[in-house]
Amino acid sequence: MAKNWTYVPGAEYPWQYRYEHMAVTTDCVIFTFEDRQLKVLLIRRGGEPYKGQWAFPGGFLKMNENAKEGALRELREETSLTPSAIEQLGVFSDVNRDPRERVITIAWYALVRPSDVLGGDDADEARWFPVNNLPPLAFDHSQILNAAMERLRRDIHFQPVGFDLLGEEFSIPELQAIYEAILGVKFDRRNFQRKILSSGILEEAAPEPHVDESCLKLCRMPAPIEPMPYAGANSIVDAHLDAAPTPKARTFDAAPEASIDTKSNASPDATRAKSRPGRIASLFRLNKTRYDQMKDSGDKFEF
Amino acid sequence: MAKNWTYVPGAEYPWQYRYEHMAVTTDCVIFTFEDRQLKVLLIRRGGEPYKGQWAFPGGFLKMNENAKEGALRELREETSLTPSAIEQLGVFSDVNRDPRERVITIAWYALVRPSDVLGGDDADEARWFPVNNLPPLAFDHSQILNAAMERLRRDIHFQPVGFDLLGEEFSIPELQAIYEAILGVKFDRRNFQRKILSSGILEEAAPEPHVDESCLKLCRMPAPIEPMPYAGANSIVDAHLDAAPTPKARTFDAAPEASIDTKSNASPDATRAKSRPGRIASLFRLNKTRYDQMKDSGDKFEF
DNA sequence: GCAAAAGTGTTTCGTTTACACCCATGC
DNA sequence: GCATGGGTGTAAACGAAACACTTTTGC
Repeated sequence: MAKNWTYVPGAEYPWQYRYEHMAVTTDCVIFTFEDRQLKVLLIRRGGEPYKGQWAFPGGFLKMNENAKEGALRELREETSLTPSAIEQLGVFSDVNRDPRERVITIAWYALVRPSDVLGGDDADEARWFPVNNLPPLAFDHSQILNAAMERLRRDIHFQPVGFDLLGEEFSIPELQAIYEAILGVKFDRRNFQRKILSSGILEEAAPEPHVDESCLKLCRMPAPIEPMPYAGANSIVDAHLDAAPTPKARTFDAAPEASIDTKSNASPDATRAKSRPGRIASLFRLNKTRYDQMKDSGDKFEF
Repeated sequence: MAKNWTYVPGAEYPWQYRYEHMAVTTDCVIFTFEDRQLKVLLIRRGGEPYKGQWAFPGGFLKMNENAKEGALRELREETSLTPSAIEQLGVFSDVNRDPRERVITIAWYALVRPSDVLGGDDADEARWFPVNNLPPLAFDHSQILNAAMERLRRDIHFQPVGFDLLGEEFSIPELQAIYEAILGVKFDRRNFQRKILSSGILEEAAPEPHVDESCLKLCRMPAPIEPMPYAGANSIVDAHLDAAPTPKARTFDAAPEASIDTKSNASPDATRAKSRPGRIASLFRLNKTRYDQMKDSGDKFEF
């Protein structure tokens, strides 16, 4: 069998093939939940094409790594993030999706806690954006985002997904806010609590009465959120255009003060920041045993 | 920006790149349901590597087609099949999964009716195999099959999936047999019937009493099936090795007479072939309107 | 007649849904 | 006190699971 490729050291184009080859990249859609909003991580492109526009972190896949390794490497290089788990979204392979050459991309998605701070070398150009208020995205990345949102809405029925978005300790109303934001519906507070407690996935965080005032202040629930609008391809862009007609506008957040600088240490209690008077919610933590059990059993975990 | 590739017409290796490029293929896992068994379509490889072994239909992705178009083209070329819908399974990208060069593959899966006959030029080398009695597969294709089986078991909860595996008209007990085979469980006949009828997805096929004996004979239910064993990577291969220790053995079917030749016209009533005495089951057909409605609503469709 | 398979109906049980009531907190 | 938010309980409604009875067919 004839060899289909050769390597010519020193040549300007040393990698030579009998048949045309395409390039392969990875892209990561990273979600977090902060300030009562679902947010995604974007980086500003430093080079052509789409220079200056926002895109998902990613890059070319190397020969000595599989797709998952490549996605995690690029993510770490560009944002210093290393999620505990990423899942494959799928391949996006439209013929003209990249003006340079034929490039297909393998998209991944992950959920991280807001306390996972960004601090990479390129961190100046990495920022969290609320999913319903995004700048225009490079390449076909708004299509990728739509796939990620759809996937998230589907996975939430089967996997205890909300916990990856929260800190170590959290209250049930906080968890409920995540489910409501992702699914765009409202649940009965009492039924939600009973259901999640009976599932056995939570354990009390502070059963002993060692409470002090400063700790309690951090545990309030944020104000009720309005359900997230459906994130269709156009509605996302439209929402941005309505809110910020000029691409130069820097106010990507619905609430300006919620816009965080990448370099600032995100508070682990960011999701609880905006308290209102009311009874203090009890704190829980994940029952890891039960969590793993549910993850690989494939049982429903629905609300 | 410097160009990263060049084309040298007439050269032995005309496609030349500044950076190393990998090859991209597509593979299709095609399921059908016949003789009370879930089956997959395999083709025997005519060239190296893995010459003579069985593999999923597929091949190299071309520059002027996206991944879905490429998968459908290869499938048509190799098996003459053109499923109405295929879905992306995911990318398999292990560094050494192909001995020739670095190759990643985009896997797809689809469900077809047993009446969709194979008749391509290479059809001699295409055959249906029961999923629990497979020959050794080339490349990492047993890993791909496992992903497809898992996906099928998951999708069946959300999509009215069984209908793609049946002919135009079918009885409810037939449909039940598919669900039981895929999920590996038994349902109460009466509850299954009530549930599926109340969903509105079926309409009566022969409401008028224009019945003649020859037609009725075709409408019997096959014998009860034993649940499909869990198709873990090893259990599949083991099942084959137990049943056919030598790779040359041709009896891949548990029931020898169920083994069909590719060239023989598969009967549309193959799933009803093995009748037992009993009352004749009523025939139904799909309510297309309701079917489309359920497909894109994402509602559950569970049994 | 008998066994096997299918159609129809009913009873029971558990889960979900929709509330009512009380407690804790900040202003 | 009062508005806001959280914790607990309960009754009604719905759907799922279990099971009885009858009909139709081949042998």
